[in-house]
Amino acid sequence: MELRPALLEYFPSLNDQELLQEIERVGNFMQVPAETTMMEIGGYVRFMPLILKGAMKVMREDEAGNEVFLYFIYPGQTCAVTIQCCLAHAPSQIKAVSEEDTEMIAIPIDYVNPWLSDFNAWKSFILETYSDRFSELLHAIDSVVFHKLDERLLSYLKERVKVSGSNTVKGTHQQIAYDLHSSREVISRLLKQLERMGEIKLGRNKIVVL
DNA sequence: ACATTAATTGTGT
DNA sequence: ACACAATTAATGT
Repeated sequence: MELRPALLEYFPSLNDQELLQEIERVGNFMQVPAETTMMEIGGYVRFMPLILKGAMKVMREDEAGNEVFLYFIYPGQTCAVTIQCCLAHAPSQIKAVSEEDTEMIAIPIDYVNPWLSDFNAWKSFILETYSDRFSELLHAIDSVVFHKLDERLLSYLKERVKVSGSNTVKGTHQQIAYDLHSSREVISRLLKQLERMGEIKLGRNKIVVL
């Protein structure tokens, strides 16, 4: 079939003749226009997508319907959450929408599991997908923590200003870092950001809160 | 006043 | 996180 060139281009790690044959045998080539919801929270996944073109946007949704962006899935990738759903036989906890016109090969989930033991290339591919997504999620957590620290720092400064009666906090970045259980570099950078925002004025051994 | 040094802060990787 | 540059305060001469 003419799927094979596209597969090899974007999924070089799946280069195993038998596996490719199987993918061509059971996979369905799909084209979806942009803004198509492929998966809803609570829904059961019927297939695992191998993205060939375009991109999928993966997000979470809270009870109020507010959407939080998690990450994109690009050509050459598949959805780690789908793997999770397949293996655990659980409903989806995320929502996925095509960001652009997207082409993919849909693998019915019944094949995902057996292939793990049948094809080493498939197993490596799944593990790699997991690993990649995991680091990406760690990064996301980092930025969230970072943002919270930013708010914590400002209220910390305001608190100290309140206590001191003046508008100036005395001390080094290192000491503040220690108080907030962070590192000096992070505090320095956050303070610099706050200065740019006009919240504070930086000096040596002192911070003026505005 | 100037040079030297230590401490603090800034920045790239 | 680490390494290093840049800046600033402190000290001695």
